[in-house]
Amino acid sequence: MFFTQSKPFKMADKTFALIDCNNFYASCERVFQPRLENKPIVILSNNDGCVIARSNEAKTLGIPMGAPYFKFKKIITDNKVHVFSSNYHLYGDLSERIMTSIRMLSPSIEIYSIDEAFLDLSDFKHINLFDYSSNIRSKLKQWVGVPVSIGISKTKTLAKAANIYAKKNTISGVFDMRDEQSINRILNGMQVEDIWGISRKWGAKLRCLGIQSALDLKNSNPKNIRQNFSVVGERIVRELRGESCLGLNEIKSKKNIISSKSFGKTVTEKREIHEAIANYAVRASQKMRAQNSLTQGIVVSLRTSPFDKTIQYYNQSRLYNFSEPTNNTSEIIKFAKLIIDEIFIQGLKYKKAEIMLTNLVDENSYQQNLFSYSKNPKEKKLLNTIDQLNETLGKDKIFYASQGTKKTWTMKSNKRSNRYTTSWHELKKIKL
DNA sequence: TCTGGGGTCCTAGGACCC
DNA sequence: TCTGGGGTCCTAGGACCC
Repeated sequence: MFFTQSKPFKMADKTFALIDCNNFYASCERVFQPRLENKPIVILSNNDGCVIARSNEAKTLGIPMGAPYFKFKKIITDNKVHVFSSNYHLYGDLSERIMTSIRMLSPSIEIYSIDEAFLDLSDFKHINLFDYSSNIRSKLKQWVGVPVSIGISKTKTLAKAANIYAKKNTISGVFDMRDEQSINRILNGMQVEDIWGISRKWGAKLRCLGIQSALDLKNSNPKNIRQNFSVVGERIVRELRGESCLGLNEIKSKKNIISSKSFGKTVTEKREIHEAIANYAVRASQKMRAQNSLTQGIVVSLRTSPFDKTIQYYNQSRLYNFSEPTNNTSEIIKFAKLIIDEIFIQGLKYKKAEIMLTNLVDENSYQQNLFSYSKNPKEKKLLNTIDQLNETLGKDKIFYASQGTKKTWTMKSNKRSNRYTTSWHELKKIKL
């Protein structure tokens, strides 16, 4: 729609801001443990496998993103780095508080990820956007306790770049990059891989074409870029030139929902994998019902460890399409287990299983097929009741028999902090 | 010993139709 | 009997993101 030949009228200039939490997971830990201010912190992935978030102090020590924990254990202990297992209950809850707060302060917001939100400020050009953003920033710090940076510019891609600059090079934490001069100056000092949408791989390819900096990319010919990098690449160039190609997506419901976890140990028994996939199916189904969707199909996959060179790598998945979209957990579990029966090979050491609910549709407006039958109304009531009980009484208070009770395959999480804001038993205690 | 989980979008190619 | 060309839809796989 943005690439039509003729343009009957010029599109109005847009203005976007990107709010990005600084070292989000590390900052969440600090909210409840202020003594960790200015101390190095790392947060580990599920199973305490690798480093997925670092405080600035930890970055300075040279601990890279995604580094396997065991390989950096020495640097971590030598420098007294504080180590945490992922605590998604805490991060998710603080994220919700941040997004709710932003919504109170600004009308058009797109929640882009757990720690980022875009604002459309096109109608706010008459006010001082630096002051406007600085106010949002200080309110978020005061209300939730998490520091953020804010970048402002003419397109989402430029706002991203402005945000990176704000984070690294300003004390205010806010940077307004709307005039052509500052756009060129900042892009000139930026590596092409630091642009949103340009990976390492694409960066290397661009460098072969003589494009090194973000400014080089801005000044390149969009049509040539399209030949090597498809419409996605062309769109990036146009966005860098200030032509807004990506709008704000205010309401987003997920089109796919995945539950996928590595096991805490290698698993060889089919019974254990059935149990695990049933648990993942329950989790994914809950998420699906929470956004009022039905799923049209499931993809289940099972794999061994890709890192174990002593065994043959095995990775299989199968799609099953339901005859009628469903949100019924027991039906989903049933077919997930049947797929496992198909792809399970006796004798292999499995490391990970996954279920994806795919092609989700809205439960109130989906295409019924010719032979649709009306669903038993009791079924919906039962599912809602289970969801509500588990939400108020705690996770898995009511569970399906196939989820099992031993959960020998479950993941490791030895260094998790308390779920301060979502569990009554883990509230912060204060000595008076 | 130990290497995350959850998403979106685009393209190529096959199946199928007229 | 001969067999073209144009089109849509679907899926798998590959790219990217946080």
